[in-house]
Amino acid sequence: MSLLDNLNPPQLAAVTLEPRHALVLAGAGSGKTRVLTTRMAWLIQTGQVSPHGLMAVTFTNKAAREMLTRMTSMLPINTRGMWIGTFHGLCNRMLRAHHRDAGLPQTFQILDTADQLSSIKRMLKGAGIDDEKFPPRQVQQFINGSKEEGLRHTDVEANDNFNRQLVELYGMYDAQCQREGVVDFSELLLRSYELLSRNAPIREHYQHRFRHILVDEFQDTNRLQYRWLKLLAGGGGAVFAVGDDDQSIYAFRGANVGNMAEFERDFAADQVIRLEQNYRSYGHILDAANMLIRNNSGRLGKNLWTDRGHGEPIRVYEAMSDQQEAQWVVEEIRSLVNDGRLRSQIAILYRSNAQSRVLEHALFSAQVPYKVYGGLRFFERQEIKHALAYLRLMENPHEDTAWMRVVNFPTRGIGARTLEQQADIARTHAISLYSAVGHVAGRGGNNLAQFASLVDRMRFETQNLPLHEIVEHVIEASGLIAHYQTEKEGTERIENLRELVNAAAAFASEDGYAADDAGALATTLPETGQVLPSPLAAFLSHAALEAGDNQASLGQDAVQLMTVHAAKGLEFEAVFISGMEEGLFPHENSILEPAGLEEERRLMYVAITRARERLYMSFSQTRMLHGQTRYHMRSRFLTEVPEESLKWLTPKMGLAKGMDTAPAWGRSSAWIDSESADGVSMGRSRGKDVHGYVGAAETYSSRRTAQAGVEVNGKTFMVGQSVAHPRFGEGVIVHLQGAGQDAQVQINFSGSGTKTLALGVAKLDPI
DNA sequence: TGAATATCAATTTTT
DNA sequence: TTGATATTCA
Repeated sequence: MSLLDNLNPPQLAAVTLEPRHALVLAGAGSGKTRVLTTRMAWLIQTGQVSPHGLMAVTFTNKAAREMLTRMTSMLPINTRGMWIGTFHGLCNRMLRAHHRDAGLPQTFQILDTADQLSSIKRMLKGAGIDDEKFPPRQVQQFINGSKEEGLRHTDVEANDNFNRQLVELYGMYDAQCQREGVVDFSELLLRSYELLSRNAPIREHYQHRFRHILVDEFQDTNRLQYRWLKLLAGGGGAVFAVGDDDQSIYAFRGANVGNMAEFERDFAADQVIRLEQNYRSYGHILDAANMLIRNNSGRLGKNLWTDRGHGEPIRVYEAMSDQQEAQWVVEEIRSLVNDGRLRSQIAILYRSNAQSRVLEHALFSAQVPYKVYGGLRFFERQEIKHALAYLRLMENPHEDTAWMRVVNFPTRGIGARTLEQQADIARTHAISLYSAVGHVAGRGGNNLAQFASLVDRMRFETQNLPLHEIVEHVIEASGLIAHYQTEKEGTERIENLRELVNAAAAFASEDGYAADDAGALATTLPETGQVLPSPLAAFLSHAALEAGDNQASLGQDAVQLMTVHAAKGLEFEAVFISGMEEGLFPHENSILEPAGLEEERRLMYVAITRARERLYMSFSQTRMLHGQTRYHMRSRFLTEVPEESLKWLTPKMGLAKGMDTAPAWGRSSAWIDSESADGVSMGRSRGKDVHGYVGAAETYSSRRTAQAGVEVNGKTFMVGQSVAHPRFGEGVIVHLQGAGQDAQVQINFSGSGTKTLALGVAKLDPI
C-alpha cells in the first residue's frame, strides 16, 4: 500500500513533482488537500526532506490542523517542531524565537482587530484628533492596508494633506504599539518580513532550513505574504503553491489573485498542473459552475469535469416575498429530511448575514433544528476578553489597551476624569498608564494604585501555578465572577469564564505550545539565547491567533446556515442559494466595477460548487431590507448558467416568448395584501437614496413602497413589477402616476437605465 | 454611574 | 428594521 495509490494522473504528477517551484491549479472538489498532504508525506517518506526542512502555510487554523491530521494519518511521524501553520502563526513563532532581533519584548502581545481599533481610538483621543475627520475605522484600514503592502509610515506616499495626516497617524500608532509591546495582525507579517530581510544570519538560517515550502489557498495571499514567501524561498527552497483563481473571494481584504500569475513568471514556475476532475458534484452542477465562470476575464483557465453523470438539474424557485421564499426553503428541507437526508448535510447559503433572519424565523416556526455560522467567537466574547486583559496585564502591565479595558471593570470607582488625568501624565512623560499611576493625585490616584497592586498581587499569587489555575485564580480575584453573579444575564458569561479555565487546561495538555523550535534554533544560532515563553504567554498568543470555533457545535443534527464566504471549503449533499437577486447577489456595491462583479461571480461559483447532489436557487420579487421594501430583478447569474441544467419550479418568466398567460400564482391577492398592510406611505425617506435613479447601482432596484396597480389594455401594472419592453428589455417599475391611458410609468431597465413611459403607448408586458 | 434615549449605518472576514 | 454606539439625564 503506497501513498501514491489511487491518485489520478494529475494528482500523482503534482505529488511527485521534482523539487522546483510549481503551481497547482486545484479546482473545487478536486482533491487539493489530499495532494498537499500526500506530497508532504511523500517528500518525507522518500527522504527528500526531513520534517524539519518542510514548511506548510495556510490561512486558517482549521486548514492547518486538517493538514497535520491528514499527513500524520499517512505517515505517523512526530510533528513537533514542524512548521505547519497559518501565516500569522508561523510569523508569531519566528518573532518569539528572535524577539530581540525583531525589536520586540519577549512578552509581546497580539492585538486582534477589536483591540487594534480601541488602541487607535485611544491614540486619536490622546492626540486630540477629530474622529469625525479621521474615523478610527478608516485609520485602521489605512494602517493595515499599508502594512499589507509592506510599507512603513515612512514609505507611504502621500500627495494630499489628508493622506499626509493619515501617514502621521500611522507613525504615531506604530510608536504607541512599540511602547506598549504589542503587535497587530498585519504587524506580525511585516515584522517577520523585515526581520528576514534585514538580518542576514537569520534569513540564511531559514532559507537554508526550508527546502520545501507548500502554500495552500495561494489565491488568497496578499502582496506582503507573497514577498515573505519569496524571501524564505530565496535560498533554493522549492515553493509548491496550490490555489484556484476562480475561488478568489477575498480581494476586499487584501488578497491579490494576481499573485498566481505573478508567481508563474516570477518564480519561473514552468510546472503548472491542473486538477480538474471533480469528485464532489454531479454534472449539471459542474456545468453550471463552468459556464458561469467563463464570463470572467483573465482567468488562468480550468474546466471541472466528473465521471459521475449529470445528476439532477438545479431547481429554481421564484417567490413572492422573502418570507415566502423562506417558507418554501423550509418545505423543501422537510421533504429532504423525510427522504432520509441528514439536516447537517443541508446548507442554506446567502450573500449577506442580514438575510439569515427570515430564514431563521421560518425554520424556527417550523421547528426545524438549524445552526447559523458566524457571529461572535469564543475568545471574542466580552467576558473572555476581560479575563484575557487581566492575564495580559500580568504578563505585561504596560499594555495600555488591556489596562483601559479592565481598569474599571468591574467598577472600582475609577472615573473618566481620573483616567484622563492618568492618560495626560502618561503621554507627557511617554510612559505607560501603569507607570503613570503613582503620579495621579487624589482619591482617583489611590484607586488606580489599588488596581495596579491588584494586578501585581495576581501575578505574585499565581507564580508557579499551572496555567488553568492561574486563569481560575484570575477570574475570581479580578471580581469578574462576582460581578456577573449580580447581573441578570450573567450566568452564561460565568459559564464561559469557567470554560476559559477548561480551555487553558486543554491548551496546556496539548503539545501545541511548547516552543521546541526556539531550542532547535538555539543550537544553530547560539547567539540567540532563548528563553521559553511562559505557558501563559503562549496561551495569550493562542487566544489572539485562534479566536475559537465558529463552527457548529457537534450535537443535534441541524441545517447549516451561512454566508457564501463562510461556505468556502465546505460541501453538502444539498445546497440552497437564496436571494438570487440583482443588488443582493451580485451585491449592489459590487455591480458598478467590473472587478467587483467578477468577484461576485466567483462567489457564486464557490456557492454552486458546494453542492454534491442537489442544488436549489431561489429569489424573491419583494424583500424587506433596511426596513424598506425593495424590488429586485432576478440575478443575472441565473442567465449565465446553462438553461438545460435548470429546472424551474415556478414558471420561468421574462423571456421574449412564451409568456402569454399569467400563471395561477401570479399577482395574487396575497401579494397586494401584504403590501397594503403598511400602507401607501413612502416611509421616512432619506431623500438622497430614494430619488434619482441615475447611477447604475440603482438600476435594478427600487426603494419605493408599493401602491395600487393601474390597469391599461387589460394588463395590470404596479410598482415593483417586472416588465418587458421590446426595445429597452427587462426592467422594474419604480413609479406609477395617473390612471388609465394617460398613466405614466417610470421603469428601471437593466440595460438602458431609467425611462418614463406612457402606459397607453408603450408596448409593455408584465413578466 | 448607569440607564434611557438619540443617532447612524447597513457586503463579504481570517488572523 | 435592526444593532451598535454616542450622548444625555437622573
